[in-house]
Amino acid sequence: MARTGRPRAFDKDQALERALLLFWSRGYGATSVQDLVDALALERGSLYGAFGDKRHFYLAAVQLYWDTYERRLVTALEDGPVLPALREVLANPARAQEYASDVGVPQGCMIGNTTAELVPQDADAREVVARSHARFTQIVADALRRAQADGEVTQDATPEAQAQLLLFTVQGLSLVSRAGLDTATALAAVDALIDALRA
Amino acid sequence: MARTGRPRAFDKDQALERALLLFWSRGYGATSVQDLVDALALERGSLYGAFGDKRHFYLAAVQLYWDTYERRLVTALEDGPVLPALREVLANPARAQEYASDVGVPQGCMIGNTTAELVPQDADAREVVARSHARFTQIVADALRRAQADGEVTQDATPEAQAQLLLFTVQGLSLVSRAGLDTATALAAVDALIDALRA
DNA sequence: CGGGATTTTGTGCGTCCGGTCAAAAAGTCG
DNA sequence: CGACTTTTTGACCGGACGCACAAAATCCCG
Repeated sequence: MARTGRPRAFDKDQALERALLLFWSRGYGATSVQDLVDALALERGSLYGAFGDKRHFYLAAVQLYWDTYERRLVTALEDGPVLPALREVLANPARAQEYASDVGVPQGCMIGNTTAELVPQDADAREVVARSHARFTQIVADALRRAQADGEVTQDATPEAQAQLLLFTVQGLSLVSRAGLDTATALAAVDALIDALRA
Repeated sequence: MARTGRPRAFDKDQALERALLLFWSRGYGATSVQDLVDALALERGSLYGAFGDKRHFYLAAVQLYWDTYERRLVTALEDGPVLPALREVLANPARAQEYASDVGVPQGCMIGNTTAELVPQDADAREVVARSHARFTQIVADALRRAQADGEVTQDATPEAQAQLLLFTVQGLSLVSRAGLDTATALAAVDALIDALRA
């Protein structure tokens, strides 16, 4: 790799993070290239040079979102009882508040948003989303398998089926929450599910 | 109301149904007015004259979608054991195949799609979606209350919490299914949930 | 210090978008 | 039959979109 040439005047990672916030809060279609140019304080050409076109930029942001989420998920489940950790994962699906900023509070799970908006017509998006789903279920199923062996979780269903159910629930919760929901009822629903998983 | 004037040359209800299919399969943003004009075989001005702008047209289509869905939901739950009916509701969230046509197979639940794409920036869409959620949970909770009294469903959680959990699951399932999912695992997850609700 | 490589900057392009409008057509009713 | 009302038709608008490009700027390396 050539190490010569004019150096980039902006931090690529930071730009991607800011773009993630914009894309997350507004969605793909509703975020124009001009919006990105304004929010990232760089010129049109620089953006295209660094990230390719808008679609690739978005997909890179989604990948960053998932990588961050996966890291937290693994950490949350790596030791201790599984059910309380899963309860947290469900109750706080996207940990949205940690990303809140002046560009508007992101809402819902970005994987879910991408599923709804891009997947039907974009094979690349479909792959990113499908991979994220697969990793989620795999990580959760592994944890549930341990927990079943420990007697913490019921063996009435396979860990795979339970993990799939948790994926549905977390995606549904993230989605429904965008339209506003009663927190108490939502938490009661989460508790009902967690209780049902208990051995 | 004046009963005079040139009569409309197309069936308004049928046009709305076709528009529903288009919007359902492609989403709001990805469906252009031109797409609608082509698919509905009418002129631009006629469309605007009959339905107002694109946004109102879409919202009318969503309302039609929900009305249809609600009718089926009520029918499915009105008598007989509740859990098998709920299992069907979950396993076949949007009864997509009945609407399949040449314009492309619709995917996912249109309420969910609307939630993801429009709700954050459209108060009217938010209201339609929130109302649909409320009606779903109310209808399902009523059925679960009966089933709890009959000893069919566990009383470990309130009917409201159980209904909310079912809303999350059906929305999540519809969404995740757009990215493709393994049918067997998905059905196992549904069964796990239904079993957990059993008394 | 100079040549090559790379990024920045700003402008410009073609396209498609949602939406409007005026005139013609097709009915109803007195 | 003629005035009135509504819909149809098809052209048209301004604007935003994604994207490309050429020239200037900046840094590395010899």
